[in-house]
Amino acid sequence: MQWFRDRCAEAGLPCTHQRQVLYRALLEAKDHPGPEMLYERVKRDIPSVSLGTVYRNIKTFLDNGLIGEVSLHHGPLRLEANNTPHHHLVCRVCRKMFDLPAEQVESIHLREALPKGFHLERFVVEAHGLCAGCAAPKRTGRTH
Amino acid sequence: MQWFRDRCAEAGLPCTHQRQVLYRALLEAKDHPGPEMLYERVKRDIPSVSLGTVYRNIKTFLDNGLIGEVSLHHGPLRLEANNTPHHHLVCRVCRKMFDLPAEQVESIHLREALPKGFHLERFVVEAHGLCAGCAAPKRTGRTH
DNA sequence: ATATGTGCAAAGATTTTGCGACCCT
DNA sequence: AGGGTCGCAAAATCTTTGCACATAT
Repeated sequence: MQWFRDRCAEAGLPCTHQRQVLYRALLEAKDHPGPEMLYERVKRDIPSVSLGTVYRNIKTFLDNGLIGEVSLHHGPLRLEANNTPHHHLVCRVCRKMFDLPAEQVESIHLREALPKGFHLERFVVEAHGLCAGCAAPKRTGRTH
Repeated sequence: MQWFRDRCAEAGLPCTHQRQVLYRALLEAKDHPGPEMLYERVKRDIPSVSLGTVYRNIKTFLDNGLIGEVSLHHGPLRLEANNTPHHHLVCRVCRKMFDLPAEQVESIHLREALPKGFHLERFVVEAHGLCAGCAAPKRTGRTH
């Protein structure tokens, strides 16, 4: 928890009670919770907390790198007719995606077995980085 | 397009004009479009089409395997405090996620260079399959 | 002929935001 | 003291659904 206070100080963020409880909820969670779930957990300590505060602080934490999104693909559904197995290049800024044919990636190997009970069907690879537009110095990409 | 008619017939789906135009829009799209984008494109051919029809048919296509979702992670934002590099196991049915430490996966190799202009930062691996609960015969998992 | 799909509009779910009161530094 | 945050509620965004009419097989 001291780590959290230090990081807030570094980032110039007031270390409010709400933020501490929210961050602790995230630390303790092993189930990759969403905002609604975190709201429920924070409410156990701060019954008066509002969902808006949870959303705002999640965004603040993300912007400052204190926590991470589980994937770059939350938000609107995105689709493709391409049914052949393939991977994706994903731009971390504008979230544009490009196909990467399966044959282009050498097969994946594990060093240890997966946890018992999980039935693996296939590996999907995402190459994360910056697309040409967002890597260029002058362009801004996603604006949110 | 005949492929599409045949698949509809196989699945017992009426092959309506709206569905043909929507499917064609998906075939021609190289940008992994979302529902709103597809709606715009279908409207060029069928100005009276409704957004509800686009959503309904997207769902129908997904349920019948005619198209795919770009990722299993659309929908609500999901978060993690774990900042160490790691991958995920994802259940295709209930979408529960489990962490997979980075060291457990041997490093990824490409057989060809990535397209020029994309600045790769890291590879993220997702192991897709069925979790213990959803693989078991009696349980149902996600119900939608 | 019949089962299913469609357009419309309202509802539901998820996320953002404006505002005045309040808290952290 | 002062700037940022909080709770509240309204708005914005994304997705689903009920209904009456139209369409595909």
